[in-house]
Amino acid sequence: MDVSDYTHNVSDSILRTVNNDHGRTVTVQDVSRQSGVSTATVSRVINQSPKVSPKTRIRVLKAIQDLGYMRNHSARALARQRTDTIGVVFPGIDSGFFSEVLKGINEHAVSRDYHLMVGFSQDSEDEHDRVTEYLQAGRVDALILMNLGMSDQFIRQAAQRELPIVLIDRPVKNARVASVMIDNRSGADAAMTHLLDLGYERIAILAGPDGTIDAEQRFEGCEAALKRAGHKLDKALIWPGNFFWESGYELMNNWLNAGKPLPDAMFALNDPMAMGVIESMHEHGLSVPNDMALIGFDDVQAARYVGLTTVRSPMREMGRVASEAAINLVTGGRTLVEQVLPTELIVRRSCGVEYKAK
Amino acid sequence: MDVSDYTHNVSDSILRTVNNDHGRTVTVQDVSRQSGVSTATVSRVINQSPKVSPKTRIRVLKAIQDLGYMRNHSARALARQRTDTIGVVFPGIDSGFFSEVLKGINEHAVSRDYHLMVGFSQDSEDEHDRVTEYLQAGRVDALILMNLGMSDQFIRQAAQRELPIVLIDRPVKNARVASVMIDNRSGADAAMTHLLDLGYERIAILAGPDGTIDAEQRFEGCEAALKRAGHKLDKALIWPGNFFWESGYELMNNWLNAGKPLPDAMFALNDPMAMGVIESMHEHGLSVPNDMALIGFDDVQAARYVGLTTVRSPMREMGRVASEAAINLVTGGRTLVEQVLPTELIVRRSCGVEYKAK
DNA sequence: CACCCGGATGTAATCGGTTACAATGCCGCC
DNA sequence: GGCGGCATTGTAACCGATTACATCCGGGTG
Repeated sequence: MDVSDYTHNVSDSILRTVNNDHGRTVTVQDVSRQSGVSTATVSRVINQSPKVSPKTRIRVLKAIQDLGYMRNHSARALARQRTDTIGVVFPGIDSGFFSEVLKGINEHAVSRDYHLMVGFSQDSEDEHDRVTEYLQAGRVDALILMNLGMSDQFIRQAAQRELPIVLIDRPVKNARVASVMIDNRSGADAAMTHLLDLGYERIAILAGPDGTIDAEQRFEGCEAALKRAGHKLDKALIWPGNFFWESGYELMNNWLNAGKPLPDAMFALNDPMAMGVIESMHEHGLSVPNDMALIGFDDVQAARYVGLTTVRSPMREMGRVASEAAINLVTGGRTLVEQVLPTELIVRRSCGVEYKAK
Repeated sequence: MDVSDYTHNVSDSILRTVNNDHGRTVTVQDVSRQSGVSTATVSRVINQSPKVSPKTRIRVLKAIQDLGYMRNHSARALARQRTDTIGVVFPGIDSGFFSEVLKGINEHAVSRDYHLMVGFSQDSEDEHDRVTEYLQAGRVDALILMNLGMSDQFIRQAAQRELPIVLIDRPVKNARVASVMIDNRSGADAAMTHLLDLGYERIAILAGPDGTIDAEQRFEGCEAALKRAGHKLDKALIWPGNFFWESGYELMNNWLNAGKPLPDAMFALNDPMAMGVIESMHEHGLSVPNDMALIGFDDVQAARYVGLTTVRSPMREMGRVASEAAINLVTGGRTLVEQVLPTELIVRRSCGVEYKAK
């Protein structure tokens, strides 16, 4: 493998347009000189303006091709006062949920010729810094926030800027931000109903942290389903989880170590906790669904891996919708302020009914 | 919740610097006017140039504060011919490995005041487009590629541009790109040795796809360990996986459905396949490690969830190192062309030995 | 033939910074 | 007092596009 190895064949490649070997970057000026038109016309061709005669257009395109011209993003952004970029603030901890959302955002954004700038944040200090930074630098045209930990107060303040903001999985508190949510209530209702339909009597609920929307709404869905079925809510069977794997693991460990009898079934209000429960049971020589049926919520990738029945949150779709909302806001279009996407019950092995792998 | 709800208290917040209520964005011009110095001096203050007298600096900073000035990224990038941004091309499918790497990249990049621009790509067509796009627009100062599917040929061509390129988990073929790898060989060796030490005799290897570096190196590590222990490689116990969950699941399904006896232990050359194996076994009423010991590779998040013994790939660290390499290249510093990071055996439940939860 | 009109193109200001170079002012020293 | 030198500061030319406005040109009309 020598040097010639990566110099030949270039003319056959995707990068073939680049004949600009002599360092300097090619600008519209160069193109205009080469094609004998003004830079204004070159710009018109680049931006597909209709006010260019076909003849000129072709000449300019040829020059662009020949010189290997590529437009400079910064200059363009500066002149147009738009960056064609969406900023996405991503939580530092993620069970896969937000990664999926991000992919959805990307899919849509790319289709609209937008780019993505991401920032992670571990804690709320970081989050604020990052948001402020994006807001400040004029780097992005809109912001999508996936961070549940961010205070309402802060979001409202941030929204005072001219930048459109879209929230994922968090309700709108302000007319200037849009939000994309999932139908937690009916998802939870469906899951609980499913367990009831299968005939389980003692059903535990592994709840989420107080004060988060998801946790609350999902719990409400459970209540609704129980009530409709004429069941009472058994307080002793409500476990105080926090949406992390560890809490499922530890709560189940404690329960089993205390020698308490397992319930017939359990509804963990998210998948990571459900997986924690499973692991604890395995370590105690118990298995799902033999010793207890189990349902999760979200359908993260690993849920499929372990055959966990769960409620699918349309993560990709959330991303797509969020991106759409953001871009609509940027381009001046109207958008629904709050969109709630439907969930779907995915039946797998863990709830103890025969199922077909999809 | 009324309008005043998000207008009061602003002065106490992180965003307090912004008193610029009258739409127009504040520029250096405004600051220079307000503080009675030239824009050059304002710029010097902003960029922490030492050649500004303390008195002036303070005056300018006050004006910046008062006006709520924030520098414009596009203008700055245009003038400096640098974007302080790193582009990251991310594979569309990801078991969590690359997400972790991305976090590592972010951690380091943020600490150096760099930003991240990400693009996903599903297939190699996309990948090429995205890379070319980043290369073209001058949006980024460097590129980190996590895509294994990209052809060497393309990478070499891309590297012809002035942009530094850093490859994740893929060897270097060209002096103009750096690469960050993991020590697959010794990781696999350690895992295999561990199984041998535990006394397992018939050890199956669930291999990776031909032609990928990881698969090859990991396999070589296995061979080395077996050889050292004086074992022969049993071809019948080498399963042709492809690194996806499905392949572990299906190969194990086939094996069990064919009624063949399980080996004593299995080394799946990555975690998702190991999880596929586990799931298939569960569906057949078998369990790990009771019916077969199992080790994976990578230590993705879910591995911990299911108690899978595995070889940890230092994903975060890879990201950090990659970011460092990229930034070094941008700022003209030298960097190691190829860095190989060590792996670590993480012993959990699945290999059938008593373990302590960490 | 003069005039008007509209499509195509060019001119030049503008976006908001950075920075090479020039200018200024102040100091000490001969 | 004059002068070199250093520390500050200012002037103005970029960076590479976009775009409002002006200009030009050819043709249809009265």
